[in-house]
Amino acid sequence: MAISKKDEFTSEEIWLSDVAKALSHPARIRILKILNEMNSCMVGSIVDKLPLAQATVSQHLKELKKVGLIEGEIDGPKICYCLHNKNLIKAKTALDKLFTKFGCC
Amino acid sequence: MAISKKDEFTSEEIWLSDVAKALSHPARIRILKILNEMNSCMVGSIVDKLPLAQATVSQHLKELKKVGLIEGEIDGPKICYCLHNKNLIKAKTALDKLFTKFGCC
DNA sequence: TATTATTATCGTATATTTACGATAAACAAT
DNA sequence: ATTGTTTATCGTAAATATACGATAATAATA
Repeated sequence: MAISKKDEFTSEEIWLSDVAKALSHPARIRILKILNEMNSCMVGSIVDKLPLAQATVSQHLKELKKVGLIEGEIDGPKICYCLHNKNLIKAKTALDKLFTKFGCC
Repeated sequence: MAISKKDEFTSEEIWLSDVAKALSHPARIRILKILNEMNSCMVGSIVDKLPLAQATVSQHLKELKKVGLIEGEIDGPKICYCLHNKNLIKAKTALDKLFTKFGCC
C-alpha cells in the first residue's frame, strides 16, 4: 500500500489502532468470546468451534497475541490460550476514553 | 484473500468487527479526536491537520461514515462532518460488553 | 456563463490480510 | 526409536487496504 504513514501519528494512536485491527475480524471476536466462556482453552477446542482450518485459526491467535489481548501457555504438546486481563482492561479504558466525549458541528 | 468466511459469523460479530476495522488506522483515530475537539468540521480543516493527501483523507472519512461513526452534512460547496453520537455509544457499549467478563484457564 | 473553491471518485501501484494445504517442530506414549 | 498428537510455520493465491495524482462533480461567486 504505498509507503505507510503510521509514523506520523502518536504511539498511543498507533497502539489503539493496532488493538482495533486485532478486533477487526469476526473470527477473532468469536475467539475472545470462546476464551471467555471455556475452562479449557487449547487450540484444538477453538478450531472445533470455528468454521476455519487449523492453520487459519493459528494465524488469528497469533495476531491476538501480538497485541497482547491473549496469551498462550505451553502445556505438554498442547498450548493453553487465555485472555490477558490486564491488557484487555487497558484496551477497554482507552476505547472508552475515545468514545466518551461527544461534540458535533 | 481466498473466499471470505465472514458469513459464518453472527451479524453482531460482523458489525463489531467492522467498527473495529474502522478504528484500525491511526489516521481515523485522529480524525475522531479532531471531530470531537473542533467546532468547524469541514474536510479542508481535517486535511490541514493530517499528514495525508486530500484524496486519502476523503477515503478515511468514507470508511468512518460507512460504519456510521461519523456523518456528513452538505453546507454549500463544503461538507461538514461530525461524530454520530448514537452509533458511537452503541459501539462503545458493544465493546464494553465484549471486554467486561474475564475468565481464564 | 466562467471561475474559484471544495470534496468525491477514478485509476493505479504497492502492502497487507485472509485462507488453506503441506510440512515442520515439540512433546508424550508406546 | 517410532508413532501419534498438537500446534506453528511456510508457501502461495486471492482479496483488501493504503496512498496519491488526476479528474470529475458540486455549489458559490464574480
